[in-house]
Amino acid sequence: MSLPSRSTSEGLSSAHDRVYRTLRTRIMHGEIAPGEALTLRGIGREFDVSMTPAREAVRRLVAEGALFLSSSGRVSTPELSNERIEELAALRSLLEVELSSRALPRAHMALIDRLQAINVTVAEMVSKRDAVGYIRANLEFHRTLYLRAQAPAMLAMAETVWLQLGPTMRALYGRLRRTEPPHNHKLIIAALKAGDEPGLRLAVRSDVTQGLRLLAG
Amino acid sequence: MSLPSRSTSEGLSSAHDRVYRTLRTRIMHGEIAPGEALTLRGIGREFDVSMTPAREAVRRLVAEGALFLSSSGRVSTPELSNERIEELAALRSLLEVELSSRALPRAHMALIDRLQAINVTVAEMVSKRDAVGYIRANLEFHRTLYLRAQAPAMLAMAETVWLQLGPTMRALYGRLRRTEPPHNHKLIIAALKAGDEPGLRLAVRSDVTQGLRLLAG
DNA sequence: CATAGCCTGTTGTGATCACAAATGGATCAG
DNA sequence: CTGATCCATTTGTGATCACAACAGGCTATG
Repeated sequence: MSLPSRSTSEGLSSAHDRVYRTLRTRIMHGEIAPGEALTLRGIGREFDVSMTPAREAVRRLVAEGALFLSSSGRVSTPELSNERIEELAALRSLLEVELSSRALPRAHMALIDRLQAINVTVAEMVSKRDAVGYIRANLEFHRTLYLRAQAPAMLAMAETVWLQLGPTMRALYGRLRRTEPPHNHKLIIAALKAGDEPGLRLAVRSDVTQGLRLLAG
Repeated sequence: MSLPSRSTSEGLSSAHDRVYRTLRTRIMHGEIAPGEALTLRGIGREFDVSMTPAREAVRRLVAEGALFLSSSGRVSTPELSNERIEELAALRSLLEVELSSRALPRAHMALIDRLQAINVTVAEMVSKRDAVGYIRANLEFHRTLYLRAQAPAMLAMAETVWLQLGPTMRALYGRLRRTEPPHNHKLIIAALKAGDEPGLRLAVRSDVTQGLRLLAG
């Protein structure tokens, strides 16, 4: 298997892109623990590709801060210091407050309905103690809101921060014992309904900061 | 030449890293025009490496938004739309205002002296109509200030924005005819001396926004 | 029994090759 | 002279290989 020949069907995306996207989603959703090691040949084996696309995918993730590259070239998911976590939390705050503020004037009822539906999923995941499912639903909530801001570069930066925090988020929510309902999400929705920009900014800032504070603090 | 053998001396950095850093600096300083095309074999020829490290460097730059990857795989430096330019300017504003604000309490006299020295270089470059030199000195001014913020992740994001704007900045400053002294830089230094945070935030926002506004507007 | 040295298997790096797609220019018809 | 068509060249992609550095365990020695 795996001859140099390549069928004409490429599924509209190259091999390294498929590897990249899968790994990126895994990291962002916290499916990989902090400090976990990856090998190029291992990735290639899993995705049935050679080392070349595996390397490109890993390089790309390293460039985005999703993976850590040791001096000897070994790659692993990063173990963040408390200072770094606080800084990334501040970045989330900065970017996401701005994104929500830009989304506010464009937030119609259909968007709010959709956010409420996602919130039901978030609550389900919390009650099921499903850390990965919780992170995924939570990020979907935020992304859905921010997409309305019509600011792709800013959203991309916010997602890069999520990516860097992915493994740490898993560790955080894994040790959350109380089943906490998405209270801040409700505040966000209320502020959207009321067109209350200061309230929205405050709610987003609280939602983004709260969880990470208790991990880094 | 270029046998697979590799001497033990690696100069403390791998080949793809050398290529990456050189290209990154070139792009950030505006030495490459918007829309200019690059080829892997061409890069390899210039740096005397094979396609493999050239590809890794290019991939990394694409991941950072410094290069544009067409659907057919061709890479070129991006031609930004006005909307994108405005968004990146807003990002610069958001990030750099925060960085300067964090640097303010740590800004000692030695830092201010250094900023003033850099400012002399900026003025020289303006009078010499040296666009690349101007961009380099201007970015050095900002980086020197932001380094004091002790926020590496935030600074890295700001530099990513600079990188994305690099080719466009070149096009902008290339069409600036008036020899404009770094007025906003003087305002920044004055605010630093006075410990005036609102003034500093305003000065940084103006400095960051002014040039790009006249290009995108 | 502890520790230092070696040694083998593993890993990342970069070069080279084969292949498919796209590009760009030359040629020919209108 | 203008337009489309065809073909040779260029280009990106991915596989494979050789090599050096590294890691972990094993052995031998004090």
